[in-house]
Amino acid sequence: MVRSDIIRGHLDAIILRLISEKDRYGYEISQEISLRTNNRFQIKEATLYAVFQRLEKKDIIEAYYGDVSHGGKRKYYRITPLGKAYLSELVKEWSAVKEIIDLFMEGLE
Amino acid sequence: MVRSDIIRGHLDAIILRLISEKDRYGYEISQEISLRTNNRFQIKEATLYAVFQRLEKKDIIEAYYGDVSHGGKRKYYRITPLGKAYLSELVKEWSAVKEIIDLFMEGLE
DNA sequence: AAATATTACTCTACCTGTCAAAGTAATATC
DNA sequence: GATATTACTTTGACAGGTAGAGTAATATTT
Repeated sequence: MVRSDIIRGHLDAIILRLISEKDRYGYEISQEISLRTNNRFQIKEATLYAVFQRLEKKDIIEAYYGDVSHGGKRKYYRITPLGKAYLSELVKEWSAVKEIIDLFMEGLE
Repeated sequence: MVRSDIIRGHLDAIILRLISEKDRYGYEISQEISLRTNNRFQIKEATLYAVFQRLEKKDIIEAYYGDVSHGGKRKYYRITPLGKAYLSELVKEWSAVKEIIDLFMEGLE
């Protein structure tokens, strides 16, 4: 399991990517992250919902209520046009970050 | 300039790498980071000295005073054996983090 | 000689993202 | 009816990073 304070700052990107594929609800995103990373990373519930609040306030995602299925009512999120632009920035930023940190990790093992 | 809250969590690794090359003092590390990254990233003074304190308390680095040269007295840091082990962990962790985040950035631009 | 720039480190108060813990509520299964 | 699972919310705390202000010594400019 990768420590989450090292993923910190990249959660917006991860979550936005999943929402940009299709509208999703919180619990689903949490499961999807575990699945895709093979449990190498799991997002904490409290963290996930905090991200939603932050992104919604900034108009990067917007919410609507969906079905009540097998449990609590689902709250779906969709990405806004502003959110798409933001995600695209984050992708660029990630490749810049990789370059920079790699500079310092080179030659070590 | 890359936002620093996205580098957050990797500062230990960057600083330790530089100290592991040779003993260094704070101001030097700050200059070296700017130099190597071509000013794409600059560490803030307050942050740098906060990292020193944290790492010293954990026995990952240790300090000794050097010359007073062209200004304030220099405080040099050297990496301890524990620090070397820690750095080696951080390098492994970095490659794990890259894999995970890349999973979610794939196919986007 | 005085003023300014540069080198070099320290401390405090604050901000932000993450998260443990506890809670609410509905459906499915035993 | 009890338990498990799905699903979301809120509160309070913590840790890392940072602006800003301060201290102090040497070098350069005026």
